[in-house]
Amino acid sequence: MKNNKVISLAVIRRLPRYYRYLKDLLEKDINRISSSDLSALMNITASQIRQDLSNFGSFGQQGYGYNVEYLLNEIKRILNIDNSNNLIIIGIGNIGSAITKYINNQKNGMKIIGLFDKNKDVIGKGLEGFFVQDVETLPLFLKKNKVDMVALTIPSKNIKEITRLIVEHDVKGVWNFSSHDLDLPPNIVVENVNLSDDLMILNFRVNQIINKV
Amino acid sequence: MKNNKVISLAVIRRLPRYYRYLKDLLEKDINRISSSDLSALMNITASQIRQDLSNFGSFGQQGYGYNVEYLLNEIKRILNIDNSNNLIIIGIGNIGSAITKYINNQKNGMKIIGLFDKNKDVIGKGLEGFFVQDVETLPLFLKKNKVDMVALTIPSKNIKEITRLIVEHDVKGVWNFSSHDLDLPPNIVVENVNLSDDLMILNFRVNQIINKV
DNA sequence: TAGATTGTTAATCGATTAACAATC
DNA sequence: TAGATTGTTAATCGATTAACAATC
Repeated sequence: MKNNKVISLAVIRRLPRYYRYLKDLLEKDINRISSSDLSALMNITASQIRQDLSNFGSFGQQGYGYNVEYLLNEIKRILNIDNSNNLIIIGIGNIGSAITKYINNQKNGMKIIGLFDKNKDVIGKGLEGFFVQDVETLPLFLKKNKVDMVALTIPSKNIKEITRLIVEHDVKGVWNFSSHDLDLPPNIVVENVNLSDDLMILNFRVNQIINKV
Repeated sequence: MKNNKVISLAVIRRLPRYYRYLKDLLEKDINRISSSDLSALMNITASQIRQDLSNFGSFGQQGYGYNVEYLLNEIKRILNIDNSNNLIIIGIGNIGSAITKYINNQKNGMKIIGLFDKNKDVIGKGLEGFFVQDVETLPLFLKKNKVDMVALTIPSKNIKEITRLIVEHDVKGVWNFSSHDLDLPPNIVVENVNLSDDLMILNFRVNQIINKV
C-alpha cells in the first residue's frame, strides 16, 4: 500500500459499488472471485479493479483471485461501514422526511441525531422517534452536540444562513439536496444530490437518443 | 459548431449548472458577462467554460463577452427546458412520493403522466392529482401511452421484472433511485441517484478530513 | 509443476488548462 | 483606435487500460 497517496475522487466513488457487488456474491455463497470475473459482473475492466484496490492494499492472491468475504471486510473497513458518522437533517419537507425515513430503514450505520425545520407547522412533529426542532435552536444544538454531517433539504433562500452555522460549528460534511451550490471552505466536504439538475441531464440525454434514431 | 461531434458526459453534466448561474445573473439584472467573470462565480476555469460552450455554438463576442439573456436562452434550447419529456413514477413510497411532489412543485417542464405501485395500501391513493395505479396495469398503460422516462423508486427485489417492461416498451430513460445497477441496452439512458452509495462516499470523505487533522 | 491471476509499471486515452490569433 | 475577450489549437494533466514479471 502506498501510504500517503491521495485517493482520487473517481476511485472513492466506486467503492460503494464494490461493496454492493461483493455483498451480493457473499449472499450467493460465492467465496472466491477473480478481477476478471468481477469485471464482467460490474461492467468495468479488470485492470481498473486491480488499480482501484491497490490504492488501499494487496487483498488478492496470484493464481487464485480474491476471497470474497475477506475483500468485503476490507472494503467495509475502508468505508468504515459499521462505525459511521452522525448527522442531522435540516428541512423536514418532502425530501427531508423521505430521507429521514430512508436512513432509519436502511440500517447502514448512519445515525440521525436531530431534525430541524423553520416552519411552525412542522416543528414539534414526531418522525422516526424524533421531534422536529425549531431551526432557531440549531446554534445551541450544534454547540452542545458533536455533529459530523448535515443533510440539507431546505429551499435555496435559506442556504446562506445555514451555511454560516455549518462553518462556524465545525461540521465536516454536507449532503446537499438544495439546488444551489454551497460555498464552503475546502476542509468541509459536500456531496450534492441535485434532483433538478439530474432531471435536466436525463432529459437532455433522452433527447440525444430520440434524435439519433 | 462541430456538428456531428459527440458531446462528452462531463460537458453534459455541467449544462444545468450554467443554466442555474445564468438564470441567477439575469434575475440580478446583469445582462453581460465574460467567461472570466463567470469562471470566478462558478469556480471553474474560463477555458473550460469556453470549451464547453463551443461544443454547441459560438455564443459570445470578442471584447464583450456573453449576453446573459441570449446565452441563457441558448442553454435552455440545448437542454430543451420548456419542452421536456414525460415520465411515470414506479414505487410510491417515501422517495417516490417525495419526488412526485418535488417535480410538480418545481415546474421545470417535466410532466408526470402516471404513478404506479405494487402495495394494495397505496394503490388508489390520491397524490398531486393522480391516483396511484396498480403496477399490474403497467404493461397496458405502456402500450396505450408514449412514456419517455421512468423514475424507479422501488425495492431492489422488484427491479428485474420492471426492467424487462422498460426495455420491451421503448422507454428511453430511467431515473434510478434503487440501490441496484440496472442492466439496460445502450439505447436506454440511466441517471442513478443512489442515496446509500452517496452516504458511504460522504462518510468516507468526512473520515479522510477527520483523520488528516 | 503448469496455469492462473495478482500488483504494478508503462502506454494510451480523454478531459482540462494554457496560449494566442482573430476581431469586436 | 486600443483594450478586451472570444473560439480554437496546442500542451498538460489525470484517469483508464494494457502488458507483464512475480508468484501462488
